[in-house]
Amino acid sequence: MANKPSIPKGTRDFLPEQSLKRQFIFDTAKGVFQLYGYQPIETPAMENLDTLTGKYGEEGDKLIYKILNNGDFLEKANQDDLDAKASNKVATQISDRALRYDLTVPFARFVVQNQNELSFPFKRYQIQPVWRADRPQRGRYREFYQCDVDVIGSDSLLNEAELLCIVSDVFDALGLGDIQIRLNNRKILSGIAHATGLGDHFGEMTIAIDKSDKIGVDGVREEMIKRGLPAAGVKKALDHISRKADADTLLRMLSGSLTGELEGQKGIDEMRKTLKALPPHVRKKVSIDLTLARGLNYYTGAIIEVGHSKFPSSICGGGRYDDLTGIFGLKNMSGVGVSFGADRIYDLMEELSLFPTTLKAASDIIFINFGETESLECMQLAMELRAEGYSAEVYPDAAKMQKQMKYADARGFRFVILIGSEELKEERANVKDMSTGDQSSVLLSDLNKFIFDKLGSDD
RNA sequence: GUGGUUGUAGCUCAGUUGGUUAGAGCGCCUGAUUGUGGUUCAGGAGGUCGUGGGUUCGAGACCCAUCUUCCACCCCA
Repeated sequence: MANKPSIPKGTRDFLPEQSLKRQFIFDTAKGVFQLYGYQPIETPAMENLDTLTGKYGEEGDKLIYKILNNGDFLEKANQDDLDAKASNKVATQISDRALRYDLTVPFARFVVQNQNELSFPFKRYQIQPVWRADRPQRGRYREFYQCDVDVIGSDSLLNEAELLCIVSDVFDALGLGDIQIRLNNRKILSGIAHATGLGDHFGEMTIAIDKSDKIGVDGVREEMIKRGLPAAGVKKALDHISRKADADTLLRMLSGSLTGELEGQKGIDEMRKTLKALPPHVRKKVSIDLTLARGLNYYTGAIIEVGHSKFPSSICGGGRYDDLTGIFGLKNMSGVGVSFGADRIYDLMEELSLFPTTLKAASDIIFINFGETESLECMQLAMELRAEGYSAEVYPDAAKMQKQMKYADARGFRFVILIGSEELKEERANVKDMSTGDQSSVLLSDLNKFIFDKLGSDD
């Protein structure tokens, strides 16, 4: 009965130290988002199931966590489906709600629902957990935080450029300056598909192409042939995609070979304009990658993915979606956004020891408890120190000195203040600096000043 | 979802072809030091070997199931 407690697969507890580091990531991202004028919103952990289904492709839908209805839910299930053990059909009959799978689709729903309260273009950021019924692996969790920034209600490519700047700034601020931002455009991929006679197989083509960094061009070719794409088209498409050149010449070559492909040309133009709007220090982190496809099937224009050489999977990704709100009844609302994977960024930063060391020792002062009379006085003094902005606390029990000192050491307090009956009588305090071991006798009336001098001079 | 992998003390891990009482380091607790941490020394506590079945005279080791971990596929942050 009294089994060891546990948490579901792919979820984690966070200890104080980890929690502080995670908050450091959130705060850093938030700071940058706000500098660019984005506003925070929040949406519920659960959405109506039909809000989410059909937005992430067939594979994505399978990963949505469905919430079992309350009450006598089997009553409402179709008996034939139950008898046939048709899980998929029954699932929609016994579940009306689901945990959100990402922040983009709920955001689209949010925009449609609250359109009268918002001014467009609407720029928002959102930092909340999402859930996916994936098989957990390194850097892959069932509950994880996304930090999303999106702007909706503007076609301008300045938005793409701005988001790339934000990506660059956030990672710089986190100490992860050496990222690679890969950029592609769905319209270009679509143009290639049409120009090579693969127009009917666009989805399959992109899925195969997306794997090229793992299985190579030959692997992609095999994959495409295996999926039944015409060999001639496959060859032509791969010729396009495997071209290597700097951005300008690459786009010029593409443009030359996609003559007559309106959509493809539009994609090329978008890419040019986006790159042109980037400041040099951001521009140099961005490279065109025609093999970048991304499965999320709502993307229609730019696709962005951020990687780091020390991490196997992407740590940030996004793109433009022209008609996500259309599904919810609001037309002509183009949006573009990126999502930072906070948990992957955490893992990466931990591996590279990039967290500031100051995050650990957050506490300044602890008073040793010598008994009731002394501790009451200490409570008063701690209050005064807090008013000065120092974190201060009184050990709650009159435990053995050694135990209290060990606690102070483990928690990482900078100062331990000892006020026993002797000190109290003389209105003095023994202040021990734990970093040096030095101990000084200070008049109680000078205590605030003493701490100020110490912390001021050391910091 | 498919295939594989892992699980022994709080942590990191030993544990020979199944054989008596399952070990180490670190951490923790106590004392040396009844008002002083981080160092040192001495002692101590802590494990139904992930869980549930099975094979066997005998299982931490073998088999099955299940959960967990990590990996590949799939997909993605």
